[in-house]
Amino acid sequence: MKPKIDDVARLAGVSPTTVSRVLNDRGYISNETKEKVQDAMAKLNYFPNDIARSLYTKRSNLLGIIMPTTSNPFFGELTFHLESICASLGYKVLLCNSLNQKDKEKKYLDMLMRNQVDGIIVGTHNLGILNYQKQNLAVVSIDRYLSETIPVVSSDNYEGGKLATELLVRKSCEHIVLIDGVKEIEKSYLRREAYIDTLDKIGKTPIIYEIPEVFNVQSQQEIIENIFSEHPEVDGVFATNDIFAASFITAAKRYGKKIPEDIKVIGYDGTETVRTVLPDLTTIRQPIEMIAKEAINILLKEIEGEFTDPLHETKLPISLIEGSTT
Amino acid sequence: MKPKIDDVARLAGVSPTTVSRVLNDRGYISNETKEKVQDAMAKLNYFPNDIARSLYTKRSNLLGIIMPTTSNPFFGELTFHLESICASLGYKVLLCNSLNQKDKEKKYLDMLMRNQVDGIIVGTHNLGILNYQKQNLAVVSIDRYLSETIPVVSSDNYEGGKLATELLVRKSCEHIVLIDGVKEIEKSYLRREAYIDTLDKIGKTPIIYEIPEVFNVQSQQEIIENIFSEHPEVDGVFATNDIFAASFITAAKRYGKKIPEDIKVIGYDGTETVRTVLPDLTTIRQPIEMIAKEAINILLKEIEGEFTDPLHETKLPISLIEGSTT
DNA sequence: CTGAAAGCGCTTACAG
DNA sequence: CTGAAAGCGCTTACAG
Repeated sequence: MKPKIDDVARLAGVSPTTVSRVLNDRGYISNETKEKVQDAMAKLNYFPNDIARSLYTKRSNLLGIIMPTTSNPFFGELTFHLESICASLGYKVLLCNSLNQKDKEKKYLDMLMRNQVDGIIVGTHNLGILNYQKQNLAVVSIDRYLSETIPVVSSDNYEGGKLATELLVRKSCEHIVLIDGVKEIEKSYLRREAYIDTLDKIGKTPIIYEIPEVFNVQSQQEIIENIFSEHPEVDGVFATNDIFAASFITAAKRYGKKIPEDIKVIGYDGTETVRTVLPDLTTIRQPIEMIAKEAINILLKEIEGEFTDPLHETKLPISLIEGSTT
Repeated sequence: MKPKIDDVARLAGVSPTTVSRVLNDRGYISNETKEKVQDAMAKLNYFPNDIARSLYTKRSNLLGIIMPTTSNPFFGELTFHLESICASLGYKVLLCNSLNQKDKEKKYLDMLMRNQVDGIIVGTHNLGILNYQKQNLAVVSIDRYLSETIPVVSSDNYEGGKLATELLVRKSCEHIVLIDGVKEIEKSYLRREAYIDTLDKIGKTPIIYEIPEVFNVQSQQEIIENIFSEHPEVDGVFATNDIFAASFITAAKRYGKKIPEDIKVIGYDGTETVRTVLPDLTTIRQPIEMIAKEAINILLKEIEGEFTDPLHETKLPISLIEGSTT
């Protein structure tokens, strides 16, 4: 059916070896034979079979990307940048949306192993899973501490949390609430830590609301509404992502609160999407493209075996974008 | 390095054939040998090599997904659903972000062919490219007419455009502007057609603004600002996606226009993200998950060779979500 | 119920 | 400058 290297060889009147040579531009071949082969390939509309190739070379040029979900703008944009950079470097991307579910992550991981990926980029937050089978598999994590041997690329979460909280303090907020994801074991929740530390320094008590999953709009709303009954005095909100911030603003409006007059709100992430759809939102912008670049950079070094520091952690700079919600 | 089937066979004291049998649960094997083999696999932490497998079976179980960019919430969510469904069916996804650039699409297409994908899902809009090499490759398109032989899955764009325009008319808008993407050759711009037809019916003249690329925020803003100088009488806007709608609302605020009092605005798509971040926006919601399901459904039929109607076109129902911008 | 052999479509030493 | 042969890690008729 599909033409293979033998078909090309026969048509060009050379050996399969020679065809392979012109395919890979390897060893010496006369221009004459080269042209004959190329003509034959064009005539047959020949495509080399990368599967056969990687079986021999043991290099798939395949990278796995495990994200919670590309539905979320942060991960959607991150995935876009990761894939684009991979493509420009000749790597192909196997996409996995784990929804942060442990069983799915495990399945995906198995799948990626079976498919002989050269490396994996993880943006998901389950722990321990990676360890037991990390048999010389190159892995890089984005924003999550997964294990001692996996390098982490993130933006400066502590600094971001500090900037956000300090802004609210500077704007004279007296009762600053943090809306965060659920605190997991072993994870360094730096944004939250910075919030706590900053309030501590001026003798204020943290008020923290945890939202179980970014991806369930219902429960998100309910928890946020609790803020108004439990802490009606709230006049400042730091949400650790823009989606939480937007949800809070929606709820606040329903409760007749004016933003920023009654309550000041700052989010986190600063994705293109949210900055276009809700340009008023004050937020801490993460350098998403830079994070993607750095993650791939490190992963490729691991793949090439150049990487030696397993405790490596990269912190990229964030920036404050002031809108009109503060 | 990595254990292979021979290693498992040796440790279990059987032939590679037998190992393959328990791997694929195929043919008769005694429970005893089965257990021996499974023990050996566990002991060696063996993962079958899917690359070798698909070289023989000529089935990669790989699907290509070509989208403009997962940064855009519509395509981000679509990609999430597509990939999730694929995973649940045992298919793996090779992700491609083409940014609608012809050269990139061509490269991605070549890559997918070389990787022996079983099929391709296309959400990108370049034409003609697919034809010349569509040698029995299963393809399904989402929302774009690509060629006569490629089935299209979309929501009911004409009905959506009609609903949107009629709503504005019903709300007594006199000067309704359409903000749309650039009109391409050969493409049936049904949302636009519905807008034109609906205005026609009541004797109004269409006013259309075209925005070259969804993905360039700068030029988007400039073109939208032109509306206010060229058509200051505008009191209704139908944007063919929510991002355009949001951009217009931002610009309108800057020009001191009140939404919906001065100008009513309706968008299109109704993604989870935009409905969370900007819940006030009136929009036409596309059934994204259903689109994904149907596309995969059709693609799998093509792959199985069951598909016979190349002119196939699926139109899924849309729904109007009224917020407070109309 | 189990195994030896051939083959999937490539690539790469090794000869010449 | 070019080719024959072996092998990448599997699977599958075909025997037994």
